[in-house]
Amino acid sequence: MDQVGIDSTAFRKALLKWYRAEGRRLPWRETDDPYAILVSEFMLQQTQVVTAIPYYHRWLERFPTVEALASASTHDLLALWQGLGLYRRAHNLQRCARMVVDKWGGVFPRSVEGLRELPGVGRYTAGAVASFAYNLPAPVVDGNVARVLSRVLNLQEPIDTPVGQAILWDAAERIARCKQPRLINNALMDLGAVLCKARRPACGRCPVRRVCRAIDAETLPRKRPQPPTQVRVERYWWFYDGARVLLEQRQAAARWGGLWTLPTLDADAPSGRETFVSLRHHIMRFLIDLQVVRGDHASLPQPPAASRLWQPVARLGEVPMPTPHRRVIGLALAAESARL
DNA sequence: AAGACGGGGCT
DNA sequence: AGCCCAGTCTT
Repeated sequence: MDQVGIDSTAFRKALLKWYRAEGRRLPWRETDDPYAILVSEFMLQQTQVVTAIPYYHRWLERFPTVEALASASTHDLLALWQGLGLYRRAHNLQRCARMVVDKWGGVFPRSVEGLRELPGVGRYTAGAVASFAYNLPAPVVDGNVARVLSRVLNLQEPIDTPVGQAILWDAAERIARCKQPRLINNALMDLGAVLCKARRPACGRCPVRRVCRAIDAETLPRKRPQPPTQVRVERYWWFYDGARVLLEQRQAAARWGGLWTLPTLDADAPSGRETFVSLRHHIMRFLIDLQVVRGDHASLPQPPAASRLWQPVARLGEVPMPTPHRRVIGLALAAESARL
């Protein structure tokens, strides 16, 4: 029994036995290439495994090496990330590639401290690359591991606080301090994903049930109360000349940075026009009411501003766009057809 | 400590 | 209709 409150040796032994028999086979576990691992970890930030898998394959086919990614265009980058969300990840991933190429001659740092220098690489991602690519004894605490450890420890402290996080990272560090950190970290995540799930955990089949201190597993982990969802209205222009749609590129630092959307309609300006089509979608804790107002394309300056583009409807697929805008454009085109 | 950043899967 | 998910960075 160590400071974690559990017997780490027994925990690891039972966990690994289970993992060897029932662990998941995932594409990024077939490699020890730090670049491929890094790609997978960026995609998996706040993103479910099943969602990331097709993106991972497409990405490595298009950008098989760190050099290929470093020299890619922003357009190609975003075209491949389109639909995954949290687009800053794509920009940061390329900044990582450029840093590795320019600063370290194409060779990834071999330590957690070095990996942490990369943009968009926090404690979790650095630990993931270090353990998965190099088998270094670095801890990882993601949503799965946090859930598993909070239950094993019967942790009553909320996990989304500095105190809760410190306890989890301490525990993960002790557990990962062993001969097989790569396997242990993968096994911890798989236990969370396969058995120790958020709802209806399969405690009866759990390999570490004799070590686990959870009294009521399903009530863990505890979290601080979340603020309620806020409704927010956003309005955009619909300019359509019968064959082309006017798009606007988002500022790099803004939401959807670098992607193309319908032109924004200044929320303060009372247009007095009625909504042509609308769509509701969630972004984090906001419910966005996306309203589209039909404008007169003949009144627009020619040519359009540099950040704007008349895109042929038949080639909308070539332009990286956030999913809600792609959807609402479909609605608007249908509405145009209905007007005839 | 809180806010910003997306989208899709699951119950 | 909520809640959750292989998080990170800025303020």
